Amino acid sequence: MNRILARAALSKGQAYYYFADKGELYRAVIERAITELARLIDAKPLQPESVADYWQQTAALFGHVTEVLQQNDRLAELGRGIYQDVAAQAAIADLLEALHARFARLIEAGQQIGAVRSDLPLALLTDMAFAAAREADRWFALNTQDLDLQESLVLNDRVFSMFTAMLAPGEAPERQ
Amino acid sequence: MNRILARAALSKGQAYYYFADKGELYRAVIERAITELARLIDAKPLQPESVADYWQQTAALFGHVTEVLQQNDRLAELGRGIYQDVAAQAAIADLLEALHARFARLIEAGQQIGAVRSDLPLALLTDMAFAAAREADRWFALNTQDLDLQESLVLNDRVFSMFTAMLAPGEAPERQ
DNA sequence: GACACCTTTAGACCAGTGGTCTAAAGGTGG
DNA sequence: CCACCTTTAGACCACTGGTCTAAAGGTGTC
Repeated sequence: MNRILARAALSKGQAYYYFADKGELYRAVIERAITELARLIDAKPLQPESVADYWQQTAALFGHVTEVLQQNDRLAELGRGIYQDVAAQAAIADLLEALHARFARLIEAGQQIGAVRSDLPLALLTDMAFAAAREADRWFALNTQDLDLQESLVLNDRVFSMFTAMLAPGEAPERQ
Repeated sequence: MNRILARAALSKGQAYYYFADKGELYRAVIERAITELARLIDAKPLQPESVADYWQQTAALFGHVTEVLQQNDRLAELGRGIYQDVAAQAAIADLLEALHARFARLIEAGQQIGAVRSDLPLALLTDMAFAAAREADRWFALNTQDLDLQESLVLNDRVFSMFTAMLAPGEAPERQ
């Protein structure tokens, strides 16, 4: 905090007049990035009319998000910074939760139309898929500069196919 | 650190005589837990003779690990604690890396026998699966007390089926 | 027992952390 | 010009992990 203030040429008084604590300052920075993603997800609510439709629309959304994350490196960096520190995570718990909830709604929509398996709790499916997505994002952020656009699009497609595979119902429609 | 020392009735001199810093102390605690998991993975190296064989052996291993994690709550708690703080994570980076490497070898073995898709980099597959597994572990740790053994075994099976689904090759053998 | 020498311990002390608080400066309307 | 509110500077605080010194405890040798 002291270093941030020195670098920004702010006095303690100034900073703590506008922000209650370090966490709130961090939160303000993150909020900009995360709301852009939330807006993206809200922009075109899914109206799937079939299973194929659901996956097509989701894939498009997935592509948009990837694009935003890649184009806006700073935003992506901030987004990844989210998951580094306990205190920081607490400070933006509600923002993360909102993003997570949108993700859950997406998957729930898939369940309702039968595109996503319903034999596991929604929360578990969401958590696992969210974690995998985060990891994929991280991997792309670290390795994307070595790939040309063409290659990274192909990889992106294949990664998406992992999500469809893990979330799709098995062959036999099980009880529950 | 000061609180830990007070609670353990140790002086600064004692603690810093045996441990270089707080991280090393943390590492010593974690090491016990993590090596138990590593031992489990090393215990029966996979010798899959077919794809079905590979998944069967991996499922058994998956079951063992889950069992260990569930039976030893404290170990699981420590394991989850691993992923909370940047400094702590740095302190045990090599331990985590070793565990991660074993995980990667498991998946690589799957690739060699054709049980696991080879159209994505091994590192990406491993990272995503590892993250998903971690999340599943976390979910079970938080929710397992509400389930009887029977239910949790069923859920465990279904979760494992998500891993097979996400890692299995698609129908068409793609280039690369 | 006295000695040198190594290991271990206690805790004063240090720079740095995030956060509080006071006193003053700046601004605004009557 | 004054009262009153907003904003700023920075001294100060309790606490953090970590260093360092001086002493105590041990051990082998003469």
